[in-house]
Amino acid sequence: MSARWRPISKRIPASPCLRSSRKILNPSITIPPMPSYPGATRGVVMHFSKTLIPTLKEDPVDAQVISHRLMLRAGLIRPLGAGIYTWLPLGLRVLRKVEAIVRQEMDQAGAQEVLMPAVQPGELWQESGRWEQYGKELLRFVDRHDRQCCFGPTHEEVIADLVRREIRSYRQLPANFYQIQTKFRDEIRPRFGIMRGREFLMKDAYSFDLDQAGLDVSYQTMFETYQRIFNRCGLAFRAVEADTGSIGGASSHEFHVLADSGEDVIVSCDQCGYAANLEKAVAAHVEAGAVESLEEMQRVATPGQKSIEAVAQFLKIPTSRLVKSLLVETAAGPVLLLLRGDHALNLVKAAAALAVSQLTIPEPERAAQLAGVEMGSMGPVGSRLPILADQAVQGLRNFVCGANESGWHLQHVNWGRDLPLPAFADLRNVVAGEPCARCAGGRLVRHQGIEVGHVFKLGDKYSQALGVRVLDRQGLEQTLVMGCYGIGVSRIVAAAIEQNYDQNGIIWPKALAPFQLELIVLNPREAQEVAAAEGLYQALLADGVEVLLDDRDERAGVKFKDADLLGIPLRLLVGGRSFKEGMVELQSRRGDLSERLPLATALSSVMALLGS
RNA sequence: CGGGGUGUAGCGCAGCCUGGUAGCGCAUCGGCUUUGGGAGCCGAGGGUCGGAGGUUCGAAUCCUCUCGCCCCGACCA
Repeated sequence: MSARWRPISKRIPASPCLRSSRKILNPSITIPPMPSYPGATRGVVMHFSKTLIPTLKEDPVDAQVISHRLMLRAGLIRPLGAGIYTWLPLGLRVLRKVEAIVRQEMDQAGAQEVLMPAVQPGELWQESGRWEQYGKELLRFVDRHDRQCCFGPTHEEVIADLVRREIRSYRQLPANFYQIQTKFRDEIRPRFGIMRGREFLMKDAYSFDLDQAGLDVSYQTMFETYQRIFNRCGLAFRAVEADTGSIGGASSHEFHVLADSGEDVIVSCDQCGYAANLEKAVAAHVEAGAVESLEEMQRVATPGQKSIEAVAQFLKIPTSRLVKSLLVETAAGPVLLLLRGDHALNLVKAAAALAVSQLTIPEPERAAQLAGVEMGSMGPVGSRLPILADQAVQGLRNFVCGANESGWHLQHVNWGRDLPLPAFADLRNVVAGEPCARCAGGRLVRHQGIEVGHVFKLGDKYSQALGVRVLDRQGLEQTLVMGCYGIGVSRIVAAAIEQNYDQNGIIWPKALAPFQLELIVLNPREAQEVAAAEGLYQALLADGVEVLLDDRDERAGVKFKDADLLGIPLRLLVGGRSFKEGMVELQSRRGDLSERLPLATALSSVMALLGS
């Protein structure tokens, strides 16, 4: 046997003191000596020159949204494949900051941290029924024994399985388990970098209660915890009422970071606290105002005019005078939906109004076949299809709609006279400026948002399917009610950038910044500057400050540009003109602070700022 | 999934139409000068031109297939 096969223990150096071995492994991290006085914590110094922070001068051409561009340019992440990224040292520090806040607040709220497997057996998903339901977003594969597996996009099944095995008594309740785990969802089209990747870091929590009242308490606790988390992250956000989707019934809120680049539309009232996502948002129904006299219905030729816009222009009337007829298919057959020309169909509302779980928009050919006329000319008059109309068309008089005849529309159509009054329901997206349904006088405002959190009362969907039961006080078996609570940890990093940047780069909120302070040594060849900087960072370390030390032998301009790009909130400059006068310069990234300080008092000034 | 685009050095791109020694800028390495907002000069290294097959004396270039990536769309008729 060669020396390679000696017992492992003999190859481990003696005295593997953590501090010294860590220094050897990563010379760029300086672990400071123990704090100089009680109450002080240990800081961190990272040497720019010894750390992989690959900043880019030019914008990566593929990146469209600001956070994606800046995360690549600032050297926080690098792509590996579609929607999958490596987190580099600086980016990882930010991710860890978010994690730490989430973890602290979850622990504070009484949740217990666990770590569940990323790879899950297909059987479990078959048990819940989601193996078939979940679709292509679920990444499935087989192991060497041909067992079906999936990479967890979420963990309801796993946690339900754990709880049904381990929790037997109501006395062990309520319980809330959370984890911070890598998830994978095989998105149709991953985009926007970290904002909508396929692999992402998520905090998911699951509460278990004996009854609905218990769930209400757990839910409320999480709701408040989420507000604390996003506040601590320094984000402008909004909690909105959300649609509960196919599970139905139970309540749900989404937390959105407000940003113009957000993919979601949320609606809020400018007077009361009402806020909801677009799928769910409702406006107060207003009866039509002025009543015009009824005019004679007539056919009007509209050759080749197939869109609402085109017909409106052709007839020289506003789109709000048109009624558009949308054909949808349900399990119970096709239905003709009527909306005002300037309104947009809300599929979720329509499905609810029709009491069906699935609504599909047929392909044009199929729609034409079902309606007996091409799509641009469909209309309710004389149609033999069941009709459901949006409330907003109820008050219309003398409106225009398709004539069910290619190339023709009907003008001056009126309810009751030209066609029977159909059933009405709320089928559309609200429009900015509409009156609030919850208060008097409020107006609805639309915002773009990035969904970073979602709390959901699951009820017994999974506990029923998987048999999660305990004995209650009477010794009777009870099925537990569950809540689930997610936070997109990695997405928060991107969302924070979407909300905090300028033309020069990122401007981190204090709580998420990878470092509290960037210390720039203007000229690392000047021994005096280096000595002064070293004295400063040793002192900062002892006071528990996280410092990025830009000790690179680069020109001043390069360091300034990179500092702007990286977005660390405070910058302390040692060197150059001011140094010759015994001064250092302290600046904030936001630009609201720029002052010269005597080297001797710099430390206390920095500490005062960081403390504030 | 449908439509479009693109793939040439680490990054950004030209070359392709019209086949004939693979180029530019930035970055990297060395030298000199410079040094407070992405320096200058000189020199150097670095490329299976996404992959496979084909046409041709000869393919980054033409043809076929394939893979990756990006964009748009997947309610607004």
